[in-house]
Parts: sequence; structure tokens; C-alpha cells
Amino acid sequence: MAEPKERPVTLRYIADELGLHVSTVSRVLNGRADARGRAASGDTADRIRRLAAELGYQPDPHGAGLRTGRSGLVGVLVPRLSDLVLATIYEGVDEAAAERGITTITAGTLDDDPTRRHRTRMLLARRVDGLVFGDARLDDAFLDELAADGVRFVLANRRSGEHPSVTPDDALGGRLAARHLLDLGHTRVAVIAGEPYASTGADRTAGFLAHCRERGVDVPPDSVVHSSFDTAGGRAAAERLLAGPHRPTAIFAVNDFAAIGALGAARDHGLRVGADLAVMGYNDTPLAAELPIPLTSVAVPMHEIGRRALEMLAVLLRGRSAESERLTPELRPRASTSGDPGTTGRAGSLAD
Amino acid sequence: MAEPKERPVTLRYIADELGLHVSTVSRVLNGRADARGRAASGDTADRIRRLAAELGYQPDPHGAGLRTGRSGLVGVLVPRLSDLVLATIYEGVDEAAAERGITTITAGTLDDDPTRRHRTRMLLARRVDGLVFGDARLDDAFLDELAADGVRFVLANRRSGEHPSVTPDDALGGRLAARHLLDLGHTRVAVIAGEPYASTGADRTAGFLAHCRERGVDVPPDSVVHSSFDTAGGRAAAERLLAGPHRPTAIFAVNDFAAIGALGAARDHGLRVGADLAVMGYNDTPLAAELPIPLTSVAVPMHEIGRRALEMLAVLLRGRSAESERLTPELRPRASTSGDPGTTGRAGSLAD
DNA sequence: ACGTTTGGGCCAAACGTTTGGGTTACTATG
DNA sequence: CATAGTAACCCAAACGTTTGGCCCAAACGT
Repeated sequence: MAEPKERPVTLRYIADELGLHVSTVSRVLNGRADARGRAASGDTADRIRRLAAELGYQPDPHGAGLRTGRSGLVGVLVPRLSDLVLATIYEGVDEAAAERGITTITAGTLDDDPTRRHRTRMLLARRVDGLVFGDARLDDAFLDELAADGVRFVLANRRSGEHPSVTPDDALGGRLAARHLLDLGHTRVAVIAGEPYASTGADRTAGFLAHCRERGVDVPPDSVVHSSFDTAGGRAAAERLLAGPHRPTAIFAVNDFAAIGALGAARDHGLRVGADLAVMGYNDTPLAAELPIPLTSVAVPMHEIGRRALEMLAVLLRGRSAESERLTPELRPRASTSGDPGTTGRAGSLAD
Repeated sequence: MAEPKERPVTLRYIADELGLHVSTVSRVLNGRADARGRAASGDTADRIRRLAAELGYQPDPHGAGLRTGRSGLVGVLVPRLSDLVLATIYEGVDEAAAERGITTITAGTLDDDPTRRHRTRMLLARRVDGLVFGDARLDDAFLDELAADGVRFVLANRRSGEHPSVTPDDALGGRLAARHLLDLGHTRVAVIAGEPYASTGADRTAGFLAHCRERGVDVPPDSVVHSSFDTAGGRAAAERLLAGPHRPTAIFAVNDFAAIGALGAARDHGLRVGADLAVMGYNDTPLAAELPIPLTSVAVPMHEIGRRALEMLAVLLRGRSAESERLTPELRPRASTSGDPGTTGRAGSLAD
């Protein structure tokens, strides 16, 4: 099985074996579809392909990349790889990439400017063909610099300026959330708004507030608090809201994990979620439906966002330009806002 | 600033600019530490480094890889990138990799043999120097084949056969869980054991059962049920346990997400978690402490597992061999087993 | 019969790097 | 004063691919 010579299987090897020239083999195996036909007769082409398959030939990306200047690599930058939302988006990116024979490299930036610049440099040093940013900021000098340098990239999930992006329609999502809560009769509503530099939180909040205004419901400024996008941040924010002067009857968190944190804070205050306090999240994480008290959320096609982002990048890499896309979110009402505790009434009784 | 010629900054460019030979520049900039000294005088070395820095020279990995046969890339295979546990391990891998100037490429395998073979082929076609598998199976023909082919790899989180691995000491973790529940007075205990092909679930379960046996507590076979590692799986498994003939007073799930599913099932059955039914998980996911009812769990240094796995791979790539490592887990008792609703999220002390 | 096209290949250069050997010009040594 | 030693470089050959040209023979058109 294993040859004693252990000769690596390269184009030249195949060519020598068949008495052909390496360029002929190259065109048949890796050439562009139009050049493939006139490179060799159907017969020789078959012999080449057969031997290549038998030997398990795989083109060496170093050789190819050196010659073409392309690497077939794209970099994906996200705040954290352990953030479920971004991880799911990344899965979409990677899936679409694999379909195109391109490989993704991901890097975590912690939403921190120096590390993200550093990580981007590393990716560029690897000669990636393009980038997907999942951590764009509303005001993002770095992205502007990159664009000026001619680096090709698209934004996923968060938008920034006029850079091409694929995001949920967050303003609409915010409105859906507001409508849901106001339809339930709430008038004292509050928002856990996420980080101010992220378009996601900002747009969701803006949409929510706009709808409230249209319905004549006043949301005092101190009922909109910023937070990190994780449970700890959500808990702290909810704590502030519940201890403040305008204790709300309903809280909209722009992120499911922040909402889960709010759930904990509610429990600490002896409030029954769904009955005493409505809480809803955003993104419809798989966890949301499975929580002991299922969480109302706004579903966003995260996987699809990733896919589209990569497809858009692929278009850019072909030299064409692309339009930003907004994907439509959907409300998923559940027990955490309905007051319906489900099959039993005991859910909140632990706090008694 | 930007040259009109737009000449890419390469070794040759720097060499020409300085009137030196490209090999001299190479040795100074990228050469091994010992060769670096005798390559050029301290003075020329400085000139080289200064110009390189000024031009922002970055070695082209295609050229280097072509010559050396090394790519500085390692592949990381995990069941899913959106699984928090594996994502965290991956963060550890990537962190340690970045420190060594090596880049990771990750791929999701869905715990499915054909896709994982396919993804591995793709990574190998990219000429990765080595691999980290986060999805090993107890009986894993594919890994044996790879090892026979001389592919360098290490296993993370799950072990398999004699292949070098970095895992938690899962048998010990299972014992810690059992001791905790038995110390609380439970005698009717059950296990949600995860997938049978994963060493994690199997070893945790085995450790748990061994401790029970030593303490004279009988666990009937139908009180050990398999499940997927996610919430839905945990919920279904708990459902079966609670509907079965030996309704347990305590459930040990080998994974936090499965435990969260069990929480939901408990609520559906009108059981108060912590009081009527004790539930505990494993891995001490950040979420565990922040849940409305904080979840008892067994903490595992996931990030560290990732780091060590990559370090071990680095050793292998240097041609040396390495011993498998087991990292020590720690119990984190919380309200979901104590019935005490207070002190949420506080890290428990490991008192005997 | 002769010029032209075309099918089927071959040729060679180039991409950027590494690395085992020179080749100088000094300097220290005996 | 040779001679060995060394510091500081230079040389050249790869590594595997791609791609614009080139070439030859056979087929074709007139």
C-alpha cells in the first residue's frame, strides 16, 4: 500500500507517470472550465483524472497560492467564539464557504480594538482573500482604514456606515417586541439595550422606542440601560431597573442571554416571571424555548445571516459590488411574557 | 505614502533596496535564532529590520510553506462550533496557537463519521501540520487509520484508545457528583448519561455508578438513560426518568445543557427543583450559575484543556512524543441540589 | 495545391521563501 | 609570514502551481 519511495503526489509526478507535460495535467485537473476542454483529448483527460483519483492527488495550496496570489482563505472575526449567536453565524459562514471550496479562519476579538487590529493583521499576513466581521462598531475607524487599503470584507450581524453588511432588520425586531408587550397591556416598559457601540442593540432599542412613542407610551430615559450581552450584564442591568424609581412591569432585553440574567434578578426580587414581570429576549437562542420558564424572543435567521455574508463576500471577491441585506425577524411569544405558567403553577414558587 | 508602483513588499524587494542578497535578509528576518547572528553584522541586521518594519514586511506563507513543507496551520475538529463547551475549548486551543504563531482552522463534524472524514480530508488538503480532535469516539477506526498514515493529532475533551489526549478526569468528576448527591441523603438517583460513544459521558457515568456502589446505593439499569448533549435531549431523558417505575429524587446529567432540559421537564411535572427534585449538571458552563435556579455542576477547566491540547500537539510536531493528561474537576454546589434558594451564583466551596 | 484553422500538447517563466554550500576579506595564531 | 579561523555575505537550487505562448500535425476551405 504505502510506496517505499514515499514520493509526494504532485502534478509533475502524474505527468511523468503518464508521459505528459505538467501543464497539461494542471489544466485538466485544476484548470478553468473553458481551458479544460482544449487542454487534452477526452481520452488523455480521462487517463489523467483516473490516475489522479487513484493516487489521491490534492493540489498543494502553497504552490497554487504562490502563483495566483489567492489563498482560498477568508478570515472571520467575532467578539467571542463562545458566544452562541456568533458561533451560529459562523457555522453559516463556514457552511457556505465549504460549498465553494474556500476555507475559513476565525479569530476572537473580545470587542476590543487593539486585539481586533492585531488579529486582523495576522489574518492578512496569512494572505486571506477577504474578511467577514461579526464585531463591527457603529463608528468604526478601523473598518474605514481597511476599506481605504482595498481590503475586501463584509459585515455580519452588526452594520457600520456604508460597508456592505448582512444583518437582521433590527429596527423591525424592536418594533415587534414593543408591539407584543404593549398588546399585553404593559405601560411601564424598560429596555436592556446592550452595548452602545453595537448596531444590534442600538437599532433594536430604537425600533422599540419608536413603536412605544407611536402608541403613546412613554419610556423614561432611565428605563433604558446599557449592558454587556451576557448573563452577568443582563442581571446587573435588570437589578438597576428593578431597584430604580420607575420599576417596570415588562423588560425587553436585546439579547437572550441578557434576558436570562434578568430572569435571575427577577427571582432575587421575588417576582414571578410571566405573572409579576414580563421578560423577553432577542435572537431566539435554542435555549430560550427550553428554559424552565420558556422565554419570549425574537427569532433571527442567524445561520442564514452567516451564509449570506459569505455569499456576499464571494461576490465582492469576484470584483463585483454588492448591496447590504436586512433579514426579517419573527416574534416567538412564550410563557415569560404571557403569564401562563404552563402545565403547572409552581414555577415561581421557589421564591416564596 | 502609497507607492505608485504598488510593488509588493517581499524579501527580494528589501534586499534590492539595501543592496543585499535575499538570503541574508531572509536569515535576519525569519531565520532560526542561531543562524540569525552569523547572517549579518549587527549593523546591517538593524538596517534590514528597520526597513522591514517600515515597509510592514510580512513573510508570505505560500512561499515559505512551499519551501519548508510546513504550513503553520492546525485543524481543529469539533462536533459543533455552536456547542459552548467545545467553543470554549477551541478558544483555548486558538489562544495557545496564536502565542506560537500558528493558526487554527476549525470545522464542525456533527459527530457524524462521513462528514468528519470529509472535513478532515479538506484540512489535510490544506496541508495542516497537525490536528486536534474534539469529537473522538471510544471506538474510533478513523483515528486509528490516521495514526497509521502518520498524521499527527491529539484529542481534546474526549479520549479514545491510546491516542494522546487531554481530558478532564471524568471518572473523578462522576464520583464527585455521586458523593454530593449521596451526602445530601438521596438514595434514588438517576443519570442522564449522554451519547454512549463519547468517553465524557461514559466515564462520568462510570465514576458516578462506582461511587454509588461503594456507598451501597443501588442504581437500577433503567435509571441510566442515554441522550444527546443538548437541552432537548436532556428534557426527553428526564421525561423518561420521571415517568418510569423508579422515579428518582436526584438526577445527575453529564452535561449542563442536558441538565437545563431536565429542569424544564421537572417543571412540567410540577416538581420544585432543589426541593422536590435535585438536578445537577457538568462542565459548569457560565450559564449554570446565572440561571434563575442556579445549577449545581462540576467545573472543568475547558479553556485549559484546549491550551494543553495544542501544547501537546506542538510537542508532537517537534517530533517528540507526549503523555495523555487528565485535568482535575471541581464540584460547584448550588441551589438546584440544595433546596436553598438564596446565594445565587456564589461559587461553592469544596468542603468534604 | 496551398494557406488557414484547430486540436492537442509542450515550454518556460514566475510567484516568495529557505538552506546547504561557497567566497571573500580580515584577524588571530604559531 | 604563512595559515587557519571566522565574520559577513552571496549563490543557486529547489518547493508545486499556473498561464501566456509556441509548435506540430491533421483537417479544412477554396
